[in-house]
Amino acid sequence: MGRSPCCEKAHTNKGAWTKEEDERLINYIRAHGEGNWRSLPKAAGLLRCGKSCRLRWINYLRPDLKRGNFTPEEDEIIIKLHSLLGNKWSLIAGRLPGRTDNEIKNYWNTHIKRKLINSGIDPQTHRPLNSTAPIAASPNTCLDFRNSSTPTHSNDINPSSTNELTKNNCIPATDNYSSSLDNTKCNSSTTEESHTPPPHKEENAGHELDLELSIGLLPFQSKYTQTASFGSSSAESKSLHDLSRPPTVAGADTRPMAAALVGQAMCICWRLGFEKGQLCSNCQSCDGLYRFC
DNA sequence: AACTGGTACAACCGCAGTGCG
DNA sequence: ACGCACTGCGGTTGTACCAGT
Repeated sequence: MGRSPCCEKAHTNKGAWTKEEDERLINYIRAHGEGNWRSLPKAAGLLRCGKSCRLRWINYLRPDLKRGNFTPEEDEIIIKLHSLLGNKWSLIAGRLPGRTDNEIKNYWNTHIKRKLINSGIDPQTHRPLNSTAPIAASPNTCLDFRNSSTPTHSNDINPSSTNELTKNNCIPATDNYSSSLDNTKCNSSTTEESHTPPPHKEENAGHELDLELSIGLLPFQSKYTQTASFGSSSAESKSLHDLSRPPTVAGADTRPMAAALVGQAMCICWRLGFEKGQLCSNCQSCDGLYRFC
């Protein structure tokens, strides 16, 4: 189709940002706010591509960024979320205030991945290496929040596992969600067709993980409780928002999984079995009465 | 001190999704 | 319906830094 380049490459700087460039960018965004990344460099007097400015701001200059090492709690959250979401770094980052998707991605690739491999866990499937069977709960892996009898992946689907989930305050494998939800056509066709592939696609034939469906339950609940956002992109917001329909479509009576969920707080961090100190601010702010966020 | 291999992380690239005219 | 501009995401690359020899 021949798209114009995002910037005049001949007249843009590349590579590491200088302190002066950082200051210019910060000052400009302080004065004018985020957005309009394409025109921002020129307006701010930067010889940079708009994308580069955006990345620099988001990943490095944003004032709310948390610098420093990841805590063990953050490690755990990342592993758990990755087991659910796969390489959806932006979604994972959305659950870790002050952390960026890029940071988490790097951290995953340099630290956690190796840690899991050393522990004999496949970082992609979150299963024991050289094994196709689900593993028992392990205190050091993402799987510890699941009951050992609960299937860890789609090819272990056990529709009756909902009760286990209820019992343990654990979120089931998201592919379980999706299979049950897909079966009832609870969602618009767009999510079926346009969402990104599941993290473990090759072994999920027939049981595609529908990420948006699985997490979409959260805002679906949230509509009746509080305003909440999950994820950062407008696309996500929109697709998730589409799910914020009354349960007439998502009829709880026709969806055992959803029915089980309706009776519970829906925040994913709570459902993951996190302790109070690990809960997100929305959960923590309600003093035990977990809300949907 | 110099070299080398490994690691960490910032930055880039290409593509997909979305909105608008 | 279509094409384009813009934005955001995920994968990859480049490079600075560090530890070991």
